This record gives sequence, structure tokens and C-alpha cells, in this order.
Amino acid sequence: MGNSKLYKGSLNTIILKLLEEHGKMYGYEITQKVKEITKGELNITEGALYPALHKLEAEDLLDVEVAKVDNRLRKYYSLTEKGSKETISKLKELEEYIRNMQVLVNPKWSIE
Amino acid sequence: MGNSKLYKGSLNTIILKLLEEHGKMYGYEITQKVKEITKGELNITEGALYPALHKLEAEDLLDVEVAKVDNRLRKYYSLTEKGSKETISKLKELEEYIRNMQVLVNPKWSIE
DNA sequence: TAATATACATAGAAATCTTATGCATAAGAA
DNA sequence: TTCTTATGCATAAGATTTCTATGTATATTA
Repeated sequence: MGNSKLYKGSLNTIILKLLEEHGKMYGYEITQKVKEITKGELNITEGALYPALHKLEAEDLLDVEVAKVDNRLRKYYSLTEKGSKETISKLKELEEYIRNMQVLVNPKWSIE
Repeated sequence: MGNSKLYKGSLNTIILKLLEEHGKMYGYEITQKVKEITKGELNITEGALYPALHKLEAEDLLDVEVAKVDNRLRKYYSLTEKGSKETISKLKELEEYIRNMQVLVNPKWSIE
């Protein structure tokens, strides 16, 4: 994904949040949206994305809907109810992660 | 490490920053300090820590100094010059990671 | 017509971390 | 006094996640 290894482990969180935000997206669209939002700093590879989508689907966190647009295949993914709950949980974990990393890295903040 | 997978990839950053902050630490001390700072939310396992320290040392980012205290062995690690530069670089990466994750997860912030 | 963009997929390798295990000494509890 | 916990290091096997490389196919642009 990024140039740094920190992104390892955050792909699912990104996918879930984007789907919560946009309701329904297909794989390629997700890669482009992430690139756009991060101004090119984060590029999700297909080798990471598609297996991740399949796994989330297998865990009943995502629903799939196949569509044909311009004679090309698209698989639209959306959150299941279980997926919506998981999204909330993942976002909470992200907040906690960021909070913990900030006190570890910037100890002054915990004093002020 | 944590209960969430997000910590994957951030161990080196944590180690380097703690050493920058405290000058000189041994493995067990690092695990305790992290536990203390995060109020028990983050526990670094020995199976992750020691191989990471060995790798950082092999990459010339850390110096080692063996000491015997109370008849017990301690290996004190400290940053090399190369390690200090790497620390700055890693911290910058962390800031960029956090910034990118925040706009991905909270798109309103990028508008306001 | 050749390259790029769109759209999916998977297999093998690399990196990171967990779990389990091992050794050894010191201190505290039963 | 003996058992448990804390201190302190270490490694091996497995799980998980991601990267790199590869494959297929259609549409658009140069």
C-alpha cells in the first residue's frame, strides 16, 4: 500500500469506512477513491484488495451485486448489517490506535 | 501487540522513539514502558520484540551494551547516528499515515 | 495499432506478529 | 520452604497481511 509499513492491517478499516460513506462501490473504484483522497500517497494494490474483499464477503460483512457496464464486469460491494457494526468497531480501534501512538511518540501531549 | 491488527508495522517506530526519548533501554524495560504509557492497552510480546531488536541492530540502527544487574543479564540498546536519522524518518511516516487515515475515515475534516 | 485505462482474479514470496517453548535468577507468598 | 510471580533473554512454528508477478478481457486514446 503506502511507502511505509504502517498501513499493514488497516486495509479492512479503509474498505469498510468507504462503503459506509458511499453505500456501494466496486473494487477498482475503491482503489481510485483512495488514491484521490490521499492525493496519490496511498495506492491499494489489486493483489491486496481483491482477496480482502472476498474475505470480508465470506465473513458476511459485505454483500455483492454483479453488474455489467459498457460490456465490462463490475462487482458492487455494500455493507451487511454485521458489516455496519464491524465498521463502527474498526473505527473505534483506529481511534484508540492513533491515540496510543500519539502518546507513545509525543509524550509531551500526555502532560499538557 | 494490541487487540487490533493496526499495530502491525509500528513496532520499530515505537522502539526507535522510546530510545530517542530515554537514551538507553533494555528489552524488558521497553515492554514495561509501553504498557505503562498506554495504560495496559498495548502489550509488546517478547516474540515480537527481541527479533525486532536484533534486526535493528543488524541494520546498524542500534548499538548494544551488555550489563549484569543483580546477577541478571541486561542488554541495553541505544540509537546509532543512522538510527537517529531513521527515527526522524519513521516519525514522519507515522504522521503521514495518521493524516491519511484521518481524511479517509473522517472526510468532513478535509472539507472544514 | 500500440499503449493505457478499466475490471477482475490468483499464486508465490516477503514481512510482521502470535503462540509456544526454553533457560535462568530474584523476590514474594503460602 | 516451596511454589508462584517477576525479571530477563531467546528462538521456532504458524498465522496473517501485503507485495509482486502474472493472467484474462474490453474500451479508449495516441
